[in-house]
Amino acid sequence: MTTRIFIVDDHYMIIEGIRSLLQNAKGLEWMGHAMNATSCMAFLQTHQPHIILLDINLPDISGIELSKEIKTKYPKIGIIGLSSYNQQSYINKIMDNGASGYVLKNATKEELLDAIETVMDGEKYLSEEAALIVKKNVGSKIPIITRREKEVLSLISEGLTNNQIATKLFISITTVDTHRKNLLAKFEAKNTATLIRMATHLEFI
Amino acid sequence: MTTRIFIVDDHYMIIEGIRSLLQNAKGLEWMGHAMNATSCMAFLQTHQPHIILLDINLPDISGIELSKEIKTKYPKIGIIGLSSYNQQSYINKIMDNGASGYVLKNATKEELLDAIETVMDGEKYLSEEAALIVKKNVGSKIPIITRREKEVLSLISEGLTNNQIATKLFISITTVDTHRKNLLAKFEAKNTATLIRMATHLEFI
DNA sequence: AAGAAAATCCTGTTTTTAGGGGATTGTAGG
DNA sequence: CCTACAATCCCCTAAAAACAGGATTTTCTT
Repeated sequence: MTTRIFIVDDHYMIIEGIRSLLQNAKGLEWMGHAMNATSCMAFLQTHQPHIILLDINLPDISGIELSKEIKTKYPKIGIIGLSSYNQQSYINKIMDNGASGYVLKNATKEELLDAIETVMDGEKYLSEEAALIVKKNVGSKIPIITRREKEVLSLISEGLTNNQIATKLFISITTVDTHRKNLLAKFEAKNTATLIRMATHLEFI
Repeated sequence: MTTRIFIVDDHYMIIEGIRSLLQNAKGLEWMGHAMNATSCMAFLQTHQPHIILLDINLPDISGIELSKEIKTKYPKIGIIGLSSYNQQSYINKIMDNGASGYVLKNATKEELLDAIETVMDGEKYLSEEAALIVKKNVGSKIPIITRREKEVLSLISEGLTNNQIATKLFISITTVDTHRKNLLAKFEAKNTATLIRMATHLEFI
């Protein structure tokens, strides 16, 4: 059976690179590419790939969101996340949103083929480096924050004081203060500076 | 005359992509690739490309640093910066450090060939999108901070208080406070939260 | 050598955050 | 129905940061 491959990435060179890598591979059929989420969804209305290689950083909506959307509408399609970053947060996020694999953009041809094969067999695939990261960071905490906390966090990062946030959200300053305290606790940050630094690096903001 | 091309990028897929794009181009000779700064410098001791396509994000030292190093030792080699990000700060940094061009990784074959040709002619090349960014951001302020200010900024982001920073740097707390004030003024930030957010996004930290 | 820029230090006041305790309401899931 | 959690609110104290004005001494550049 031929495995039909489709790729979603906004980097022309990556698309070319993967096409070049997969060109002569046996049992694979290159269906083409989309450079954003919208045209990907449009493509899927009329075509049915077995595997989608999906970049995490897309121009319109994030690959994470797109992954969820694809899986909801087309549960049979296997999704392999693609990214330059081997960050725990990325890997977790996309794997939690329907992806069956994660491959770094510096992967070799062999790794890529291995990933495709593994996912076609119905198993999960993590590239060596990604697996290492996940293993190393077992137990490392990525805080789970609530909607309201995220809202407050965002306003803090924009330079608003508790007082201003309270006015903006029509809540008491003491409530804002509580949210702030909880954020500091969840991120295990000593003060606002560390909080913002951590939140930025973990892509919360 | 044949233009000899060498590429430095740690992403296998990008290397393949560019090779695939340039494969059938006339007048170009593909010399190979390096995946980090060290092996790039080693290669240059025995080979002389006309153009180096240089990724900004390398595993060992940054492409910016490498660009400077290459230009110092081999001033004749034309350097074209390569990156996924069309951020003013990146473009400026690499162009200020010896690069003659800047191309985004979602560039088309035509753009890439155009860039190579332009740089070979001794001119500077900015990809359309990059040029747009630079144009749009003329006058937008990227603060210039001093060594000491950068040091203090970094410690602030790590969660140290003025007091702790003073102890660490063997200076008075009032001095630290002054540096902090100057940082806030230079970044036009209202408070630490905005300062850290802006500094992070502008890659100061 | 002169001037500019950087780094250092000072005295105040006011605002904001951090840390310690709480408590109440509503709502979603088992 | 009950429990957990989110979201809301309160008091108090101490610490830290922000704001406003300075001044002196290095260090670099021209």
